[in-house]
Amino acid sequence: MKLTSMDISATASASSIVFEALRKAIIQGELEEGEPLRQDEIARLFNTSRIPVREAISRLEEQGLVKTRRYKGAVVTELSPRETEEIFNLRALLEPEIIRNAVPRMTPDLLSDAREKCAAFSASQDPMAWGDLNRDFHETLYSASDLTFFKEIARNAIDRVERQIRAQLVMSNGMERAGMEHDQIIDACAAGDAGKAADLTRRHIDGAKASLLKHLTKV
Amino acid sequence: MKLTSMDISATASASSIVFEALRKAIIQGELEEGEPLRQDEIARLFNTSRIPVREAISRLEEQGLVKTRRYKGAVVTELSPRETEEIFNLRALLEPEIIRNAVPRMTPDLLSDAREKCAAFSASQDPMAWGDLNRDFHETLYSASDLTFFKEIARNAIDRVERQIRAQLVMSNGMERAGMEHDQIIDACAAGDAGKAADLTRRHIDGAKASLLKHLTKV
DNA sequence: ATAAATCAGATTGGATCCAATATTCAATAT
DNA sequence: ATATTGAATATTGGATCCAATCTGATTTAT
Repeated sequence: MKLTSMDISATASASSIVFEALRKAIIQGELEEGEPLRQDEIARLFNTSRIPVREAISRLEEQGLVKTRRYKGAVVTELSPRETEEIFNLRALLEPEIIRNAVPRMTPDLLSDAREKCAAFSASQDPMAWGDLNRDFHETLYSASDLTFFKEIARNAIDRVERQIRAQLVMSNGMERAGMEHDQIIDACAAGDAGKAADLTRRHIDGAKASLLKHLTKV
Repeated sequence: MKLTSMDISATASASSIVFEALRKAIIQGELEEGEPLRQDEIARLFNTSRIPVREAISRLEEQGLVKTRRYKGAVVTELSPRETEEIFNLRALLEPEIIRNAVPRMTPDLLSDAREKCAAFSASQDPMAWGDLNRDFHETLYSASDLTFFKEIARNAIDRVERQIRAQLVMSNGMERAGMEHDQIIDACAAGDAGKAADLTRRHIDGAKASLLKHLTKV
């Protein structure tokens, strides 16, 4: 006799919870650049000991989101304009490849989902939410791709410049332009999906790539 | 009174030591793919408790070198041929950019250093050392570049496929060809260094890029 | 009064201990 | 003989405690 698989959601470990929470807090800018992370304080916040907190911090450091110095603790990493630019260059190299790989794999469902995300982004009036909505759109766009490592690295790169993106978007007309570029990208993707002829598809893949690249280098 | 800054080599933390040691052991293939890492065993090996070991393992996981499952521990990650290929594609994207950035910054000293490393690689008869010598050559080649993030990611990518590289090199004539390609790369770099005319330099940068790309896609 | 020395918290890194879960293997039932 | 149950062991995740180091205010010497 076999039970229907119940999928008991495996309760995540404390260190994972702390890790995710800190990561989110950092990329959302709730923690200032250069602000130190006090283990004890965080531990109290999550009702745990400092052990899982330290594990979370060491993982954050491996992702480059914080830097630690012995006996001095961890601080949120600060990026120079020079470094920020480098990360955008990295994105400009990786993300077109991801979308090229994703376009042929996009289902109509996924496309309409992406359109929704896109619309939600353009419609939003809340500056605090812009970063999340932008990330959400891009993640959806890339989700069809099976380039797991490319996506992993792109995601990390996006994380690291998230607060710069947010700052950019808050600037006048940053949102408008980004919204329009998002539209262009998704139009290019959808066109590729409709037409089945090989060279036509290829042309639209290139179109999607180009739109994305333009979007990234403009910012 | 002020002491002359003694540069007391800050004794690294235990977790860092364990991390580096495990990382090295994994990429050098001393630990088999799929082999579990026993915290207690490792702790005894380094005369520490399991705390720094766990921190090291969590950092390794963040780098993708091991995977852990709750209460089941960490195992060295296995890569499918599909994933291995993806990582090589990633390298083929990143490393040409790195070398393009590095060539104009290479000093004669660095070039001769790279030549030595290259010769050492070609001369080596010890299959166990090939992976290290290869890595050493590439690291030296990239050291002049100031693209810190590109290098960081490239290094991680190389780490992840290190054992596949070693396996490839052990195959017949893999060494010979790699050695020759290394020569070509460094010749291209050196040529760019000697000539000062802008377009000539550019041509040699492209040459170095092309040599490296050929080297990476061949493997 | 100012600069060096010093002492008391604050903070991190690590060790030891305990609880939760997995694994192994012997005992038992069919 | 094979499958199932259950206890013993192994292994991980986390809590508490201790040592090393840093920071900042206070004291002391000139």
